[in-house]
Amino acid sequence: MRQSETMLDTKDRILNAACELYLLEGPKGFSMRKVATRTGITPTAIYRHFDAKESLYQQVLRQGFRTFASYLFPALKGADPLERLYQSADGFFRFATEQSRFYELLFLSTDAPDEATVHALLRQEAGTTYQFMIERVRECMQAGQLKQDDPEEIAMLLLSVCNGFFGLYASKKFKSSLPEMRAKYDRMLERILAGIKTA
Amino acid sequence: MRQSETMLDTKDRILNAACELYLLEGPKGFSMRKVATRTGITPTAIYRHFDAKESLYQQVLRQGFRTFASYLFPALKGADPLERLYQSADGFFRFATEQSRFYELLFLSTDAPDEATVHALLRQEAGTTYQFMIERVRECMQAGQLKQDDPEEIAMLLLSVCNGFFGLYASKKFKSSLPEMRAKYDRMLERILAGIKTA
Amino acid sequence: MRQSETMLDTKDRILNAACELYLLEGPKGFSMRKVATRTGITPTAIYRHFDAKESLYQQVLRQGFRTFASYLFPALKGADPLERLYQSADGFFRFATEQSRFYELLFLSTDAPDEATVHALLRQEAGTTYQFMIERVRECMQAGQLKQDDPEEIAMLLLSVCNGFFGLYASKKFKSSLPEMRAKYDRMLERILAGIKTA
Amino acid sequence: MRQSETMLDTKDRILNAACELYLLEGPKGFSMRKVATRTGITPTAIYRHFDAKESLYQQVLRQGFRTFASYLFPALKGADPLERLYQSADGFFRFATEQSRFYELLFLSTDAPDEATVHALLRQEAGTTYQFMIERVRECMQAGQLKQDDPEEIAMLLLSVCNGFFGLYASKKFKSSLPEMRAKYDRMLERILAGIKTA
DNA sequence: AATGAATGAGTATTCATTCAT
DNA sequence: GATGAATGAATACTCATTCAT
Repeated sequence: MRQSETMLDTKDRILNAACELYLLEGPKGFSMRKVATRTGITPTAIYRHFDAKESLYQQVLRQGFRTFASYLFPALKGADPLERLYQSADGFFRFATEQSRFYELLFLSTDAPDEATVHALLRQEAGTTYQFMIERVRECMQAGQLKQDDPEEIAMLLLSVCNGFFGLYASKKFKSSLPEMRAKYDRMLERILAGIKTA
Repeated sequence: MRQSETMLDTKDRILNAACELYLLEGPKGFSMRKVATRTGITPTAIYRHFDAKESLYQQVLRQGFRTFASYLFPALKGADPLERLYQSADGFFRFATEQSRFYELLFLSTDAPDEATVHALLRQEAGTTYQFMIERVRECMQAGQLKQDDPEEIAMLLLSVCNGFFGLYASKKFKSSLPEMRAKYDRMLERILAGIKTA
Repeated sequence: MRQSETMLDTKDRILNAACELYLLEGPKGFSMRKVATRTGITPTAIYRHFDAKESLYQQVLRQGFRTFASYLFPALKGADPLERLYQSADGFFRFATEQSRFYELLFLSTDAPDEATVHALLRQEAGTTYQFMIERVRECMQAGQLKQDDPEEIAMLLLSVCNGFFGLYASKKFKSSLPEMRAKYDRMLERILAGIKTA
Repeated sequence: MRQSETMLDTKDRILNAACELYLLEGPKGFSMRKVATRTGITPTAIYRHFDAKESLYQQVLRQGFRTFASYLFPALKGADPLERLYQSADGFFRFATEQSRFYELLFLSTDAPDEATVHALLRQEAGTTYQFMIERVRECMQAGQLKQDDPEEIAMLLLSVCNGFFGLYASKKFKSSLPEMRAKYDRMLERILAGIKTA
């Protein structure tokens, strides 16, 4: 019992270090050696807990999803469906701007190291998020706050527009101050909603 | 004359190889050695034509933009503004799906090797695209085919939604057959336009 | 215990190889690859024991100083101060001629790889030697075997003349047989001492 | 005739560039490419004028000796032999401090690229200097300003002490301001001369 | 559960030089 | 008299990983 706790402990410390490192240096600077140093152990020791860089990377991803969830789920406290939808969009914005490395990792990264394994996880977790959005949209429709339509496609529309917005900023094609970004983001959302809200 | 042709030839062959390599292996696998091998020359020889990896990478980028332009600009042949806007969206779709690596490089990449230099170019070229979209939107408004609004923000909305759509697919969060994607893309666009077209 | 011995072993083997290499090929031919080959290991393996070429180089330097000390310090066994001074000069001569590469490295080299770090060490170690000479001179004065004067400046005078002597030979401007050199060296010293010895 | 002048011209321009480069960057940074760039020609073109790096390097050496001569020979204007000796020492000091790179190259360098060829030249030119000093010493003795002794050995003594002095500074073992150095240099010289001057 | 030692492949870049033109 | 193109060898260093202990 003690041992397995200690073990978990180290595993978590490694994972923590890995996340920190990723957040600090991005995918390029993410190396086993640096993770090990940051954890305070030997590179070799990592392999006790994760059988390859790949596996560790996957856990970092998972951690990213958890963080994302922690930004998104508080939206459930909103008073009514539309309010909850707005708050979801707000969570999305804050996650994208406050955790931009994670955002990129989850939503923009492309050079996935190992297609098969990683993406299974990714798709599943992403699916959860997607479901969340679908739910938000669906309840707006049920409450008559959004026009009747296919909730899935509307959710995707919303996700796309948000994701695309940050994609344009992340790849540095545009540059704005945070408040400017926020203002643009809000207006953009308003325009979309204008088309799908009930009159 | 012969010489300068030969020179251009090799330079182009290198650039071609570089593009191919990038398209095949992404940013991570993009190395001078591999480019050289693929070109059929010595790594050293590359430096006769490009003074650093950075410069070569930049040319690959530029090539990407040229390719993108070749997908986008034919839209200008459309009969009326709205038709041109639709065709632009079509060009965007085809580029994103047929040249997905380039698409990622131009629109989703994040870990650019040299912030200062590359992004100057990138922002400039991206700006051109952006201006193109703004023009398409503006002329729709002038022709009374889209509601009066800020053309810049509407353009950004459209770009975001398209970009985000492919971002979701590129990062492998979703998976569809091409025709399915296309259908979704079209419906999504229709929904957006529904909100901003004139009645 | 076995391990740490093995470790020390390899580290020492590397250092030995490094010294040999330096002694054979000078600063120009001193490369990690060659050191590795000479040690019988992979270049990479060196980095387990020395974190950069710089550090290894420093240890070679240090080894040089140790060797120098082993030539110089036996002079302390001399019967009286003047005898000890003579024996110091003898140690200097033998070091310069028997370990000429080390001599050059320590006393004539100029293109030190990393100014800041290396020279700190160098100056410190050189300082020790310098202090040693000052002490020899000082005790000669106290014993009335050298005229009263500033011990530091006399020590520097002696060091300079010895150093300069070998410098002329090291840069190959002169060429003599060893016994000729020795005879010249002794006469030169005698001349200097003639001016500073008590009557 | 025109052609050969032009040719000489380029050859000289290369040599000039080579000297500048050497003086600026030392032996380590001395490369054909940089020489070429600095001359404004192609690396290949250098081989029209110098058949290898080696040969060019040799000419740089020769230039160094010429420069040295230009510091040393004005001493001949001194009023009497001893004055001329003092002025020679002064020339030496100024050369060592004002042209320290050349000084190192001529008097301290060690990693001679090609033993056979270079050193022939070097020894010859150095011999000239040496002869010059011997002459200075000899005439002092003839004029009764220095004690009768072997002029060659006294010259060597003087050269050694000067050379050694700068050697200690050049290899960064000591550090002083220029005026301090000068003062030490003068006192050192005075001490030596005290022993060999006539009463 | 963790370490020390080592490997092999890979990274970008620099160098002196040659050859055909 | 000079160039453009290319080469082959070398440089220091980093990486993920394995193995014996």
